Amino acid sequence: MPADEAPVQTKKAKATIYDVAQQAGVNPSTVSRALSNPGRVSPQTRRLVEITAGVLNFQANHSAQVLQTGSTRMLGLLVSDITNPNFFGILREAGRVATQQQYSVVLGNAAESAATELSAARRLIKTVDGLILVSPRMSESNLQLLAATKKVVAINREVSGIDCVVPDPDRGVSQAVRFLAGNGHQKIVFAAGPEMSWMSARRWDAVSDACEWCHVTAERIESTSPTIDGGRKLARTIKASGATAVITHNDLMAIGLMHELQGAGMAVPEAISIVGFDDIFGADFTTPSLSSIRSPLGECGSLAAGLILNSFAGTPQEPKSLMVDTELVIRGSAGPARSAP
Amino acid sequence: MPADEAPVQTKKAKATIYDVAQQAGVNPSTVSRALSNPGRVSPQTRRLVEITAGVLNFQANHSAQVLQTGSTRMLGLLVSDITNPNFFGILREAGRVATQQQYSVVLGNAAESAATELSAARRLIKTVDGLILVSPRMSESNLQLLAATKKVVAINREVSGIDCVVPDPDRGVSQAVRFLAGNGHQKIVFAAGPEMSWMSARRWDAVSDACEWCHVTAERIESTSPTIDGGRKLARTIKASGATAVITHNDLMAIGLMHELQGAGMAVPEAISIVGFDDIFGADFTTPSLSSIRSPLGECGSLAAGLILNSFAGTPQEPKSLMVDTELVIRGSAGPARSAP
DNA sequence: TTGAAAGCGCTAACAG
DNA sequence: CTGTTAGCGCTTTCAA
Repeated sequence: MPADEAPVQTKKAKATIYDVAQQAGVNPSTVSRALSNPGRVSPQTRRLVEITAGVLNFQANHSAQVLQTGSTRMLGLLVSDITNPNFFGILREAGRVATQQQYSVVLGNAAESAATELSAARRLIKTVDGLILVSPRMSESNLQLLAATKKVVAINREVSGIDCVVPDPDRGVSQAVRFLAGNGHQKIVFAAGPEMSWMSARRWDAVSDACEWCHVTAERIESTSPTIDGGRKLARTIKASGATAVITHNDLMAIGLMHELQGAGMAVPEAISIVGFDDIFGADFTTPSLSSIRSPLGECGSLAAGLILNSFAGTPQEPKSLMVDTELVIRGSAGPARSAP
Repeated sequence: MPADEAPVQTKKAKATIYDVAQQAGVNPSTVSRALSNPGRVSPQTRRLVEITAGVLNFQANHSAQVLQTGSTRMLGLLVSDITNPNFFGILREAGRVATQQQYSVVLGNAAESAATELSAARRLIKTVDGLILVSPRMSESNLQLLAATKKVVAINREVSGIDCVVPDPDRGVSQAVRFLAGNGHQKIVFAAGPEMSWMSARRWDAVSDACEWCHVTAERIESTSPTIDGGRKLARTIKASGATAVITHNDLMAIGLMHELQGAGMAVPEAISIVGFDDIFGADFTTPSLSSIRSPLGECGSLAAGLILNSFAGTPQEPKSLMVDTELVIRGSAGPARSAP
C-alpha cells in the first residue's frame, strides 16, 4: 500500500481522563463515572470533575469508548440513488428518531454502482451500530451477509431475512388510475424503470392490477434509463402508442418525457396526462407542475431507524417487512382525456 | 440519562486477530501485519492468514485500530443548507479524492440552525480525521474552536485562521450583468438572501460592482427567506421597482419569483429576465428553464478534501483561502429587455 | 461514594 | 520474517 501515512496530528495533544483525574485529584474511574454515569458519584465531586474537564477542554476519545462499550451510538444511512434528492426526508426523520435515543446518523458516500455500493456499505458498517440501506442495488446474498454483521434495514426493497420498509405502490397507483379513468382515459402506458429494478416491477404490477380493476387498458413500455434523458427517448413510442395517459417509473423520466412531448407540440395535460413517481424535489418546478405518486419517505426513515433502535433495546425479533402507503399528488400534468366530455 | 442501554449485539461474536492467529498457528501480530501491512510478512504466511481470516469471516475492529493508530481514515462533510441539493457535487468529488488515499467521506446529519449545526459538527468531528463544512452558519469563534481540534475546511465561507474554498461570484455575475446590459436592461434588482449570510453580501457586492462597470442601475431588495416562498413574496416589490431584470440570491427564490410573476401575467423573459444563483438540481425543470450563476461545487469538494489530506501528509501550512470561479449558465429565463431593439 | 486493576482489539517497537 | 510485550483511552467489575 503506497503513500499510507497516518495523519500528522498537528493539533495539541488531547487531554485524557487521566489528565482530568490528576488535575482534579481523583481517580480516572471517577472521572469516567462523573462524565458518563452521573448519579453514581457525589454531586460535589461531579461538579469538580465537570469543571476541570471544561478547563482542560477534555473531549472523550470516541474510539476508546466504542472499543470498551461495543456501541458507537451511530446509525449509518446509505443511499444508492443520488439523483433522487428526495431521500432527505429519510435522513431527517431517521435523524429525529435517532436523536431521541442519543444516536446520530451518518450518511455513507453515495454509490454509483452495485459494486461501489457494497464497498461503501462495508466501510460504513464498521463504524456504526446499524445500517439503513435505501434502494440497495446489491445482490440479496450480499445484503444478507451484511445483515449477519450488524443490524441492517432496507428501504424501498424487500429482501427475505432482513427487516424492510417498503412503500406499497397500490394505494397511490389506484388513486392515479381511478383519477385517470374517471377523466375519460381509456389506455394508460407505464414507462418502466430498469429491467432488474425490484421497485419498477412492483409498480408495474400495481398499475396493471389497477387498470384491470378500472377496465382500462394498461401497456408497459421499456426505457433505456430511469433519467430525464431516458424519459425524452420515450416520447416517440408513447405518442405512437395512442395512449392519452402515462405513468412513469419515476419523476425524472416524467419530466424528460413531458418536455419532449411539449416540444413536439403535444399539450400537457390536454393531449396527454402524465403522472410520475416519487414526488421529487423540483416536481413542482415544471409547467404544468408534475403529478406524482409519493412515497412517505420520512415515515420510511423513522420506521427504519425505529426498527434498528428497537432491536438494540428489546428481544430479538423475526425479520419483518413494514408497508407504508403511497399517495397520489395531483398537480397540473394530469387532467381530462382529449376525447372526454 | 434514561433508557441508555448498550445495543444488544444479537449477532454472533466477532472473530478477533487472536482467533485468526490461533486457527492459523501464528502470532496475533503476524495476523495484524499480514492484513494491514503486507510486505512485512512472507507470502505463504500471508496467504495462510488471509485464507483463515476469510474462513472465520474476520472483520478488523475499527475502533481498536483507531484507538491504536489515531487515525480513522474518514473525512466528515457537514452541509447546512439542505434545501440546496446541489452539494452532491461536493460529496461526489470530495469522495473521489478521498478514495484515492483510502479515505472515505461521511455526511453528518444536516443541520437546521446554527445551534444544531454546531452540535452536529461536534459529534461528527470526534469520529473523523478532518471535517469539511459547507456554508457553515455557526459563529467564527465556534468555527475556530472546532478547527483547533481537528483539521477543518470551510466551503462557501471565508473565515480567518482556517482553510476555505469559496466560489468567487465576480466572474459569473459579471457575465450575467454584461449579458443583461447587452440585452438592453437598464436596471437590475438583486434579491438578497438572509441578512447575516456571508455569501449573500458577497454576491450583492459583485452585482453592484458589475452594474457600476456596465453603467446600469443596481438595486438591492431584502427578502424574508431564501426559499421558493420567499421568492414569491418578492414579486410585488420587484414588479413595482420597474426593473426589467432580477438576479436572486439563489435559485429557489428565482423559481418562486418566476412562478409568481408569471401568475401575475408577466412573461419571462419578455417582460422580465431572471437569473438565479447555484444552478441547483431542477433549475432546468422550469418553463422557461432558469438561467443561473453556477459555482463549481465539485471542484470545491475536491479542493477541500485535498486541503485536508495534504495537511495530513505534508508539513503544516498557513491557512489559506482558495477561490474558484463561477460561471453563468444561460437558459430561457433571461433575454432581451422589453424596450430593447 | 471512590479507588484499584483488568481488559476491550489492535498496532508497533524491540528482540530473536 | 516472526514472536513478545506494552500500551492506545476508556469503562467496569470488585473492593474498600
